[in-house]
Amino acid sequence: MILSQTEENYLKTIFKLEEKFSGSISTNAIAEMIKTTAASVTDMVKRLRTKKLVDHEKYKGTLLTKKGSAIAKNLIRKHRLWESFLVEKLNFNWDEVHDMAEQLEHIKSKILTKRLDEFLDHPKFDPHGDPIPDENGKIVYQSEILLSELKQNQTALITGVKDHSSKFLQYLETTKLVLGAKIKVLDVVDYDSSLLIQLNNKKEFRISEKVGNNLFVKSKSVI
Amino acid sequence: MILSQTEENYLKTIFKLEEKFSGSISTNAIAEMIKTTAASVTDMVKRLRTKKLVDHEKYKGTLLTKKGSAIAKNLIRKHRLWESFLVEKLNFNWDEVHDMAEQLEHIKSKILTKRLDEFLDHPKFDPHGDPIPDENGKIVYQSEILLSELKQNQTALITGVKDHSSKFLQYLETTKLVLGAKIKVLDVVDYDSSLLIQLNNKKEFRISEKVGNNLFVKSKSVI
DNA sequence: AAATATTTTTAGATAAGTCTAAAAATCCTT
DNA sequence: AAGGATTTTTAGACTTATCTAAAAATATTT
Ligand SMILES: [Mn+2]
Ligand SMILES: [Mn+2]
Ligand SMILES: [Mn+2]
Ligand SMILES: [Mn+2]
Repeated sequence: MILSQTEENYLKTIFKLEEKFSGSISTNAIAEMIKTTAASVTDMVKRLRTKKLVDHEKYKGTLLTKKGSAIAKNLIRKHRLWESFLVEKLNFNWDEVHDMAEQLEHIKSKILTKRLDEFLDHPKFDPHGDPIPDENGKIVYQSEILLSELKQNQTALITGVKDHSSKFLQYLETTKLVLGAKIKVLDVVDYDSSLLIQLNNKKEFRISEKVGNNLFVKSKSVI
Repeated sequence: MILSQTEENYLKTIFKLEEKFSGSISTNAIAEMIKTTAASVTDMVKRLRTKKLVDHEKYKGTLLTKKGSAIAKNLIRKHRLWESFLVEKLNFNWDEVHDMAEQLEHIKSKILTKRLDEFLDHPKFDPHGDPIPDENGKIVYQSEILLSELKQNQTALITGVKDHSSKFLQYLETTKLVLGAKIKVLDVVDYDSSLLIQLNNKKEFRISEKVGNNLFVKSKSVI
């Protein structure tokens, strides 16, 4: 089946909403994420239903079928492989690659995806710490704890970001709070929930509650 | 200016026709190359004219403007850089890469093209021997002689192909008539214009007039 | 210079994807 | 359980890109 880029983007969006919420996805949620109107979503969801890519009953919300879900996962696989390529091979920063990957994910060639994966040595995570689905669509989710959930004296590694905005990624870049960095929580300030942390056993500095709420970490003992 | 893939493909097609023929390009020639109807071409050419990408007068044919030509050359640059990437880095054969490049050439990111070019060490020719336009759109054409134009006892290197079809490239692959191979014409058969050649000072074999007419060579003395 | 053939354009239809405005269904509050 | 608010769908319009069939212009024969 040949799908348009638009159809593919809808499938990916619905998949991400299913990951985030459980149960069927509202027309409005899709419209908001894809930045279009509810009317357009209703139209598209109907088309995807006739192609057996989603289940949808009037006024009851939308869910991907097995087939739709498989396509969505393959798109996410391609997106994250291309992001890895851009960072690992073309020396881009992690905050520069999303928009390019958004285009590259639509390149249709099974063998190209396979060769790219080999070229990159079968990476398991993309530059933002997100898991790359395998050829069969299997996704190994990290047990994700927010940095803000850590208690005093706990140590952890940064494994991912919740907020993918360039602004946030650039903040992380300048403060060296990058993927794989080691963090120890020295103090939690009761008043504003800000944290005093130590980075890679060296520099100590404070981060706001907002930053702590948007960084995923893996408690060191789990590694 | 944001162009659709369709608009980009028209510009590229018109450019290639201008390279091949001189003077303005007929509606039918475009229609045939792009595999659509003359009516569709008329519509599109009108749209490209309002965008100042082509000059077109009713019944008088079409020519790219400076702007249209620059866009076309950048597309060809991207196409050939991606083909080089696929062959040099992902280990594809030269006969497998065209369709993928046909998609990849539409990825919109100036910096990505630049980084790709650096990653590949600024290649001057693609895997089929075609010149890669530089960032400014400059194309260095090879002085192209067809293998069939060589006389008895002349020696030459294979520099490119005229027929880009998979069938032909696969024929070349099996007969080892690849880019850079050295050829000596041992005999030209009057009756059917077939050639007896020697490949890389070793194997001798016969090739048909058709094959000779579709292989570009550089006479060894010119190198 | 007519007649004929070919090329090109126009006219009108169709499909994908989008929009606004209005109608219909569902959800929430009292 | 009714009334109002919100969500979702429908209706109708618009754009891009395509097609077929017919009309118009140009080119080629005779
Ligand atoms: Mn991304
Ligand atoms: Mn996308
Ligand atoms: Mn090609
Ligand atoms: Mn193309």
